[in-house]
Amino acid sequence: METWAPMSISEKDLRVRFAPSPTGALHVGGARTALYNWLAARHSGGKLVLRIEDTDLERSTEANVRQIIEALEWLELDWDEGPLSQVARAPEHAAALQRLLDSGAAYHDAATADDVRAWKNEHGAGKGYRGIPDPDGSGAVRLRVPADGDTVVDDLIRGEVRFPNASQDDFVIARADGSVLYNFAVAVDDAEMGITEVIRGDDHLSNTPKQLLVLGALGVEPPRYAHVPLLHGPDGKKLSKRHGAASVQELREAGYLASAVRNYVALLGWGPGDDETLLDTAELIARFRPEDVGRSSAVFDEKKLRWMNGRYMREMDLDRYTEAVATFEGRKVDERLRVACMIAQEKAQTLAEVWPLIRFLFEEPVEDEKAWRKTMKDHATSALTSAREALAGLESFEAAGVEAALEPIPERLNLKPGKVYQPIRVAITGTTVSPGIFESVAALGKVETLDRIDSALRRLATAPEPAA
RNA sequence: GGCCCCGUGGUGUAUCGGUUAGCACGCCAGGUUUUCAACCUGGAAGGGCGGGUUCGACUCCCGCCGGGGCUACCA
Repeated sequence: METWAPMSISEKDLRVRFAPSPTGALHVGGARTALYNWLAARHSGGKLVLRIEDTDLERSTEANVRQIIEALEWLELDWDEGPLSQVARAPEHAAALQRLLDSGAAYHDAATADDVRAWKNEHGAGKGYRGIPDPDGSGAVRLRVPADGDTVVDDLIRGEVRFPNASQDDFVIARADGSVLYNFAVAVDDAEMGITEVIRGDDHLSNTPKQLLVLGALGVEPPRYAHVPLLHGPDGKKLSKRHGAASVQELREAGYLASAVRNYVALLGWGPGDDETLLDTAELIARFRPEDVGRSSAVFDEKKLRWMNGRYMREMDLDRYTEAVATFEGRKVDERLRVACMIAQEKAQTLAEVWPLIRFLFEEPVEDEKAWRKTMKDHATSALTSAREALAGLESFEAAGVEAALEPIPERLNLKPGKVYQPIRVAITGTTVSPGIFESVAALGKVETLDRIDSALRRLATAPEPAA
């Protein structure tokens, strides 16, 4: 049998990480990165570690950390180690920094950002800045970058990407106060946490040579990198808040299922290689390989998610469906909700669409003047009168019985079926859209149905519509 | 400006030197139908542009154009 993974990756020892910075909600792009890491770990039997990239004290908040963790939990993506705070590792960072300072691989430079900009103006933007070691050891700490040669990233997805050292600045790895910067902390952490494969967004590709340089200075073996393309909105711009449901939280509130979101998001930039579209989580785990991820950026298209979500909704068994609706609406599961869900299941594409379809079973009909005017024309009175009569004589109020009772009416009145059923629908629900009329009537029950038909009839008598 | 990545229909993708360029969402038309969905059938719609290489390029090379990322004592 052929082995799937490249020889360089020993399956069980794979260690990946998801390292979000808690500067905002987890959005779809981050969710996909998390998913890919999770799939890689579960596929190989390796480990996933969750690390919170919180070294930006200004923007990182506890609330954001909580929100990200909740989003991951909702997505049902678990991790094996963590969450670890990056700031908590400050001592390790400081130690690594000191080693570099001692070895001369890094040095203090008194130059400010303005100084560097001025230097660039003079020497050209394509030339990497080289600082001057400050004799007093003050100023930010910069890493010494080789004068020439390339730093090459051997990327699982991109292939070999070369970055000329000559155009790379001696970049800052620690502030004057000694606190380390992102590219340094990441490199140190990935190395010390034994990360074997870094799967992250494309926006980090340009950062990778810096991390490689840090790792090289530290004398440690770098992990393998896999940079996945970024996600864009329908307008082609980088995905952001302005693109509708962009965060996991919003997706959840819009009534999507975690399973559908996982399936959909997995397909953004990755495919199983054949024409399969609906892949459950087990299949995703079995078939996902980071090296199969595409190179071009993808656009998040909510329309397809909606379709896919509808598929998942219809495939759920009734108990789980009812449970999901109850949770979404903040209600208790009971027999009535169960019946409601049963008759609505095939109609809704999202959890949010369920309640409008079944609320008439729990509340008075909604007020919808447009629906009333459109439906309650002249024929409505005779249709409703006949329906009431037929229903009133019913012993058992099952959908089949209701259908048998109502079904002869259109012909008897010489009306199209819709002319009979729509008035009933509007009478009992208030709207023109509902689950099947027979099921709806049956679910509502005899007393309430008759009652609602009666009040519709009363209204028709009091305020007759002009002839249709 | 500099460095880097990307470019198959509206969207996600398959094919990766020879195909009627496949599939899915969406869209359009028709069917089914008690509404809305669902479902069924059919249809429109694609290799950014220009040069090469080759008997033959969506597939390889170069240029251009377009999109994106990084360029902070942010992450």
